[in-house]
Amino acid sequence: MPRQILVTSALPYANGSIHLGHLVEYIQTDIWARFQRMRGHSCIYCCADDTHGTPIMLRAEKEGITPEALIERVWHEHKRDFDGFHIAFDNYHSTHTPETRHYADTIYTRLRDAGLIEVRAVEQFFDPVKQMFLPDRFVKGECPRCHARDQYGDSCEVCGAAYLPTELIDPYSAVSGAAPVRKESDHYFFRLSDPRCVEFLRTWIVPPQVQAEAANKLNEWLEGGLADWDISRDAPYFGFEIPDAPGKYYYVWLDAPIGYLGSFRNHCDRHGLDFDAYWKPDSGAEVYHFIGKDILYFHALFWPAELHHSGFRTPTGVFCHGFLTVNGAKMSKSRGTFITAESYLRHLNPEWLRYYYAAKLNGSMEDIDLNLEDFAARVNSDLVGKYVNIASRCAGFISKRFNGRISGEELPKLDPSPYIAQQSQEEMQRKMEAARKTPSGPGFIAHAKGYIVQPQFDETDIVGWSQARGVEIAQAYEDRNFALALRLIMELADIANRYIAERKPWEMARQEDRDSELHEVCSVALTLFRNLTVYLKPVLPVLAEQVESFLNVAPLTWADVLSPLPPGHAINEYQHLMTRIDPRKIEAMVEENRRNLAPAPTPEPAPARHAEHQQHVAQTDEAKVPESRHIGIDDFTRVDLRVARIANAEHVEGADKLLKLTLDLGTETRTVFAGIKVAYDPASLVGRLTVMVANLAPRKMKFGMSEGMILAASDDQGRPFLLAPDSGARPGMRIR
RNA sequence: GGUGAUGUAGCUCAGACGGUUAGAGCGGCGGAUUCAUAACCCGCAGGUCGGCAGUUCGAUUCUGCCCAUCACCA
Repeated sequence: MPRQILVTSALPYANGSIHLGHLVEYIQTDIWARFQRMRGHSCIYCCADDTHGTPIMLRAEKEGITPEALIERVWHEHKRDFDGFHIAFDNYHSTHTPETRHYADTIYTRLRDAGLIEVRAVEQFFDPVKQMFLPDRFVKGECPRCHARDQYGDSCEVCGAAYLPTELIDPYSAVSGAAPVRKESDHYFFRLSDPRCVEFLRTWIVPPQVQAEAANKLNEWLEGGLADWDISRDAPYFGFEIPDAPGKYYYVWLDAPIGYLGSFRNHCDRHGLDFDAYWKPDSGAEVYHFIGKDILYFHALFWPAELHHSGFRTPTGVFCHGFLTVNGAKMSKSRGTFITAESYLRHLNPEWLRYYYAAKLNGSMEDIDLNLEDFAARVNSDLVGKYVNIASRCAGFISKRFNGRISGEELPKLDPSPYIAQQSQEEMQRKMEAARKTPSGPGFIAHAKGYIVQPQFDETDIVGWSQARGVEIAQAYEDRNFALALRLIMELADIANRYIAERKPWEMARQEDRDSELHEVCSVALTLFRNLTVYLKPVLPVLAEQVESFLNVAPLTWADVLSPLPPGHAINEYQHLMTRIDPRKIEAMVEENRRNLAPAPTPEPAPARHAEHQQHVAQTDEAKVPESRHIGIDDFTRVDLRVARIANAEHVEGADKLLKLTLDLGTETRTVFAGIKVAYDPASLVGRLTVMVANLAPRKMKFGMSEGMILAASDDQGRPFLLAPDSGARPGMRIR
């Protein structure tokens, strides 16, 4: 019976680019989802951009655009990157949507009615200039323990001390620089410490809902005592206002996981699916969240407790993975190993990375390392040297000698044992037993329930042997032990290559009377190649499509290995399926990332904690960056230059250099103070077109807020010469 | 600081519920081959399984301590 599965990956924050660290999770989830679909199950993969919170609000303000415009732009960037890596979401949505608001309100209201929401006064730092409460990460000051300067409000990066923002010495706002004042305000708390929550979680945080190693960690937190969770933030805040609490907004971390519901609901509405069938408490559907170990707390404590007490089912499983290191160290901008998805795609094939990550992922919470040398060696050897090579070395005979048709005879049974290297079948068996003993997730439970049918295969036949391995490979995929799956698959590729070497088809080709033998060998080898393609398809979907076209077969599913290619089946001309990685391309990519460092003249306030998901970059990196004569195109495109029409220009009372300009950008108008009074008469400027920096952070000047800057050349005396676009340009046009 | 995880050949990783000569792939070296975008096949070398101590007839596998790396501390 097909399973009904819903999977999610953590929501990337709409405040930064997707990089190779993020991709571990999306690739892992995508492989698992594709595997399930190939098995004939329904597996819906939903995700969304996480769009709320102070960092988004401030960044939009800094860029001079609305938060809505910012998250819209970032959504497209994220989607483009995911598409580039063949992440096959069924829905990629946003948390800033009516669906997410609906479920946030539903969950909040039900928790409130259950008596699990409590209002408490909280004293917090308040920025008197910006008129806003400051998140911990937006307060800086001197560490109370080691007295390091400019440390964040929650912990010291020098000595590692954790403290409250109010403990900082000489605190200042990272937003305005002003000294913050203490101010009290009502906050809404989810009462996680309520016995109902604690009792529920005690029974919930055990395998198979979470991995055994995660259960240890969670228990540690649980036994340490759970604190209530502050789920509200005061205006100004970009998010959803709490229905019965004007001026209070849901904390971004409340609506982030709810975004899973929102995205899925949106998918259901568009495809006529029944949302409740998946999310009602007694649902028979399976729900899995793939997450990084940094957000385990949210997904395995807050989230199930919220769901359970608001009338929803809880996840079938939370699958936690580790972080990515590159060449054994944290990703680093100065080493060029902070590699964005977009930059990777400019240089390298996404399936190479999918394969390498898969070869490292084993379903545990351990970190995985992207060793760039090993990456090239592994991909070149496994995929090009072993796997693709099988097709490459047989296809020529089939097309030249047999008119592109495989053998018309039924394939004979062939003893595989001569080709199974030293590794005896018993040893293989032992490995399988060991794999079975590893702490298995829900997939294993599903397996025990009989979802996975295990047909018996004839292992004394080489094709049957490849089918039999498919059972073990499927189990490995199910358990998210992709590393084991790929080891088994490559073992099979080795056997196919040894088989060809042993039978020596090239010798047969020289002898007149051995045509049928030659035909048989190539047909067997191509059948094995077809099976390998089935097994690799979750990891290499695009390559598999090329193979389907080469072999002239319908899209491959897992069940296809059960039947050989039909006798006499016609295949197409072989075209090389994958090229080797040229290490110079990797070097070029790293070099580009090294050079494209943002100069970061003004240190930006660090994003709030949740926004750091997967952004584990070596600290103190930027400071060491050598100045470069060149900037990358990325640096340039960060500057949003626009054509602007000077709608009005006037003198400023009391200013001896400034003119106050009103600039028309087509969709909006801006006020800009420009130091051009010495050269221009206001009246002569009105109606002119010029060029402005549209995303310059607004700056408070003596005479008012300046929301951008216009461009001008200047001579030795500082006399300005305003730039103007060619005739025909219209206000708002982007300059690049 | 507390807690947890990890530490196995040059590299990336398996594995051992304690027990004969500790494994693979890659890399290196030698050979064979030429069907294959030099891939593939055969063979060789390479590790006192992080360190110290304990339990045991016996530990790399269990226990304790130490060192290193990583993470978490709401």
